Amino acid sequence: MTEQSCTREKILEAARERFLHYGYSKTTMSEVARDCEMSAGNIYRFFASKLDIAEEMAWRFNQEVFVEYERIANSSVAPPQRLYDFFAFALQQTYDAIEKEAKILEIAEILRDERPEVFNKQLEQERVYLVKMLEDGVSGGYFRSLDDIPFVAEMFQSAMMKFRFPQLFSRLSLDKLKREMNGVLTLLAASISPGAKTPACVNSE
Amino acid sequence: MTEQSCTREKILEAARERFLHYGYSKTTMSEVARDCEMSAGNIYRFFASKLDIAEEMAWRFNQEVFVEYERIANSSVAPPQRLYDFFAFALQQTYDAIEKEAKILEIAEILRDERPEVFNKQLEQERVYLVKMLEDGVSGGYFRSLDDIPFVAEMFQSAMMKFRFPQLFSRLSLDKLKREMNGVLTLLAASISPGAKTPACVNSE
DNA sequence: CGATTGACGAATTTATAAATCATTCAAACG
DNA sequence: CGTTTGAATGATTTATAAATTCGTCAATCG
Repeated sequence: MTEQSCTREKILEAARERFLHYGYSKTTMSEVARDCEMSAGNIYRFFASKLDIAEEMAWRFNQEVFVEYERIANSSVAPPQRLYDFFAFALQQTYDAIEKEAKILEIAEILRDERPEVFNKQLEQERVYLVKMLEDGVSGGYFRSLDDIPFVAEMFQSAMMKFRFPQLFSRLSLDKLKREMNGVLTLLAASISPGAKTPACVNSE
Repeated sequence: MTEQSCTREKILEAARERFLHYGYSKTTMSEVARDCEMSAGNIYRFFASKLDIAEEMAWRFNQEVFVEYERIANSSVAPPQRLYDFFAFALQQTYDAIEKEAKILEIAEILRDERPEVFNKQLEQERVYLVKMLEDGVSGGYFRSLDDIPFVAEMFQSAMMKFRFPQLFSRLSLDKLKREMNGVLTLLAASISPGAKTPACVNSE
């Protein structure tokens, strides 16, 4: 068992280095196998496919990010500020990662096209923290009472889409992204501020 | 002069038919020229390039849409409802257009990559109507007073990005798009409702 | 003399064959 | 008998040459 998972790690690490250095499509399974001193066929006892290696990598990357999400969501600062810190970190993090390692963008694009569930799962996990911050905000009197917090969290994500995967959806500079994100987030925060009211008519049709 | 612009129209119409039927990349300039009973070279007296024909087409399409925008923005219904009608129309319109004529998506993708200004110009023009509706809403007491309405309009667009070019950014069904759009728009409307307040801290950094 | 052509060059696309790749699996290994 | 291999396979990518295409422009037309 330990033997098994140890080999998995070795494969993952070898693939990671090659993917980041040469890119996903320019990396072959036999190269990864050679790095691990095994045959290409043997990799398939540990990963169902090349794409699954990339998916696992993305998952690991997210795990690291989630550690910080956890910290921010549970910090002692006021919930509105936590929301801001949360999205500001997310933007900076993904922007920097792609800026530093251009090859990450290729993997992101491939996963977006071939494994959209990965992105949905990521958003779903992220929503746990959003819900926490919204709940804290409501009970602390920072936000008005919301009758469907998970839904509100989903709508926040929807409105912030452009900033969650910056280089995937636009080619704006980090500064412009930050300015816009700040603006949108300020509106969203106002929308759940204690005095805010949802106009009835908008929900019609 | 009339002669000139008449030829332009003929080229545009011939190109339109071919682009929509066979796609942009599968249409050649000589085919368009043949349809107009002229040489390929002569087209260049009327359009600087093939891309410019596509750009002009997009522009025309937008003009048609703007007629309806104009109507909605100046209608007599309450401004919040107008906002909803506006974005609902935009979503339905672009979704339907691409659904009906799949080749439009190719043109949209090419313009997004090769002529991003076109999209920016379109957003800029659209913002005129948003500003109008926001102003009407403020003066009518539907919305709180906003000190930078054009900026708010820009942020609305930013938050609604996902719904303005549906098939370009996601593969969601029209129903899911409508549900999400409704949710985001309800939040945005609440954010500018008379009682809403922007939390000071969010603007920091 | 302005409008139009069609031949031309550079760049892109297509066609095609050769090579490489991801993945499978029967056989060899330990 | 569980592990590992490496040859086999079908799909994809690369390499290359031929053919098209966009866009230009000197020559022609009316």
